[in-house]
Amino acid sequence: MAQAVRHDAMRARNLAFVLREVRSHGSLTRASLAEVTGLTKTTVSKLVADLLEAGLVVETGAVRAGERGRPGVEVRVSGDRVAAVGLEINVDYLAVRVVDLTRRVRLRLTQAVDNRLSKPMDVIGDLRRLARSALAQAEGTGLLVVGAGLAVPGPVDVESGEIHNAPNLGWRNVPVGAALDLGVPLRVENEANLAALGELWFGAGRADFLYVSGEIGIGAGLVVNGALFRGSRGFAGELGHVVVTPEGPECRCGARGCLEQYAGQDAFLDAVADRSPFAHGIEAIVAHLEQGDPTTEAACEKAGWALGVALSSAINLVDPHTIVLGGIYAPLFPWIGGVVAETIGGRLAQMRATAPPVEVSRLGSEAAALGAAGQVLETVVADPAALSERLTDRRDLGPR
Amino acid sequence: MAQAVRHDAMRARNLAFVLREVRSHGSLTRASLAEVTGLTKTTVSKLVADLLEAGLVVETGAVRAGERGRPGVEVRVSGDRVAAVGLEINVDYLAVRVVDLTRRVRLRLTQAVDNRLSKPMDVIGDLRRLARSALAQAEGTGLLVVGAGLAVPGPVDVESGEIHNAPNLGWRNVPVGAALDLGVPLRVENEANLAALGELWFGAGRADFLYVSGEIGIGAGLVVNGALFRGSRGFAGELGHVVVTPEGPECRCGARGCLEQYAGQDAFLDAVADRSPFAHGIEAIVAHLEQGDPTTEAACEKAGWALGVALSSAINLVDPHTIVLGGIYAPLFPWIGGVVAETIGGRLAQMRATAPPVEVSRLGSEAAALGAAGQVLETVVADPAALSERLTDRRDLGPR
DNA sequence: ATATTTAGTCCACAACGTAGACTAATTCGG
DNA sequence: CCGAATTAGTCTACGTTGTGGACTAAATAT
Repeated sequence: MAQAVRHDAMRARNLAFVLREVRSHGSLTRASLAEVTGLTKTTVSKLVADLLEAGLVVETGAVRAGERGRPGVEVRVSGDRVAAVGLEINVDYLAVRVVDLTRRVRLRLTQAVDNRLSKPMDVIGDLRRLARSALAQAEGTGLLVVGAGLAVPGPVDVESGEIHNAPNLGWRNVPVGAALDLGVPLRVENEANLAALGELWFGAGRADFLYVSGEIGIGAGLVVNGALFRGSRGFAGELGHVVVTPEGPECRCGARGCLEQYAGQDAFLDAVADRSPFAHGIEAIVAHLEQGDPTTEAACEKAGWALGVALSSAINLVDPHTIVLGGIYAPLFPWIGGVVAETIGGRLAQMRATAPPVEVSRLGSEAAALGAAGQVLETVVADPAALSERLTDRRDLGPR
Repeated sequence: MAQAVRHDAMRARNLAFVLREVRSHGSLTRASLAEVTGLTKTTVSKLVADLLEAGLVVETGAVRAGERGRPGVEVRVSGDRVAAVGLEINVDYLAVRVVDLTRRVRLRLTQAVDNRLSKPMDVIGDLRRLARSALAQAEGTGLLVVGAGLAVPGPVDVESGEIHNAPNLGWRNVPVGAALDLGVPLRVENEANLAALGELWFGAGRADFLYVSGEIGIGAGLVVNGALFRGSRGFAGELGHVVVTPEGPECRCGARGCLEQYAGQDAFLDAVADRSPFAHGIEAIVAHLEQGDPTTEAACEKAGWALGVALSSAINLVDPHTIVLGGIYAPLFPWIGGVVAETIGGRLAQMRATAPPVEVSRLGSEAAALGAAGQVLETVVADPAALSERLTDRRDLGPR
């Protein structure tokens, strides 16, 4: 709140409020919207008319029968007008997802590559081709793509869209935001943060959790009360460098005994003596575990313990309601989930009545790309009036 | 934003916005307020008139001369109308502070006690007497006390005003909020959180930092962008139980190797073989250090290292801009500040361009009580219209 | 002394939400 | 099968709030 409120801002807020209520209830009549929002029927009718005209909601022909009286006409969010593109650059794949305003995934494009062997601009070129093809297909079906989000494995300057340092890719100071150039607004963000948002909007749907993204590095995204916590500079969530043993093995970050040394992907690959540059290593590890290989099981035990130690520090500091394990921890969950939960429970038993439950992510490797798209859609829901303006502007400037 | 905006809400927000701008600029004319807020001169004039009538701002007789044209009349926040009471229960003292809307401290009452030897209700009775005396004095000078805040050393259920567990006091499930009964609204909060807010509003004035409160236990309050981060249940900031060495000495929390075992007050007192129940121990430690006692210096070194280790985990997780050391760490700062900063710097050097600076709190033991009062004042600034309503209601119900 | 400049107020007006009357569409009861 | 009751949605007069520009006030510059 650092802005004066005038009539237009009041209307914009109410418009957003109505749209949000429609979304969270699935579908609602004008009458029940009036009840839910506290606005009058008159006002709700006007606002709904605006949303209908903008194509953000549609009337479901179906009228709700049942009680007495005239049946109401329900409106729900329309999936046929607005969409967003979610992109992800990871070590071994590029992913593109087109998601509509109802959060339905309309298009999936994934390309397996090995980005550690490629130059940044080549990778960006590949992604551009993939994304433009997705954009064209989406627009072909009449969708208006309002923007794109890009997930990258490492800290990012969200303002400039520049990647500071993505050690897994070997990238430093790469201006992806400027280089990608898709013709729609682009927002670049850390993969762990976007995966957390993906989990929030497309997964279990809880509003308070710490998402743990296990990859070569280990990141975390904290969602509190439905909002991402980014810290003062946006570098929060570096779970991989939380201390497990202060004098432990040296980490590539320069410190010692960081979680990454115990529970990063390479720690598992070392255990099975398999470090092929292609990251199919996880499947090999799961195969070993399914065969009951004791060495790999011991590695899981150790990693799970270390993850539990680091997470108990995290829980003490940021008090998440739930822990959600994603990335490589999702397939490994049957073997590490228990140890993690036990370690956390053991360390926190006396401090709190109940330790946060440890759950597994349901989205797999899609989480970050979906979160990236979702973040764009969220800007539409937060200010539908801005979109209507853009639409009318475009119409004014269009062919006559 | 989960509320419809009507005309009254629009006005309330603009009123708050104007008051906030007046406060942050010290004093402003209506004309410059119009420029700063983006509202018209007309609207600003009306809003300022409301604030003047409520007594929240006053016109400074002084007109700003200098340039050409008619000089403007500046308004500033009035310290003579509204005040709040800040209270603190700690192990060895009770503190009461009366603070006016300009954040000037109008009254200080402190009582040295040993609350570990007393029953909760006796302590609350002592505090009630102290607080009522302060309230009476404040009201005697014409101040309207709009509420009180209470800081206690341990996690609190803010809704009910009940202390869950204050190990330093030996309290469990004490309903302080209900028991204190001062005749004004009371808000109970964790000491570390309020000390952080105290630092925010009465100290250095940065808007992004992690405040570390060293007492018998070690708490932390995280302020990001001027707002306190409380976690999902309000238990964030338990820095004292962040892992330093996972298999280290057993902690009273049931875990092992928690920071508290290395850098809590008792760790220092053990070092100088002085564990009198009265907490004058810190002064003894400082005396030892000033004489150059090597055992105590070694204890500082070890505590500082452990604090640095735990803080580097915290920095990786929540990305604070600055670290502020308070509580017992303030007097010990000359002996531990360096080690803490070096340990943090050593562990974070590669991860970020610059590690967060480590600073010392300037407020000493007042921080929490001031933060408690400040939190109440903040509710007034956030919604001055609510106060005006209360005032006019009172007038309506008053003698005629 | 007069022109210029800036502060603040006044007044007609526009934007938005409100309240309640009114119309529409359904179920219930006879 | 028809009228009463009930609920949905629209329409109209109105209240509140911010706007824009004219107007008055009070200073400095020439």
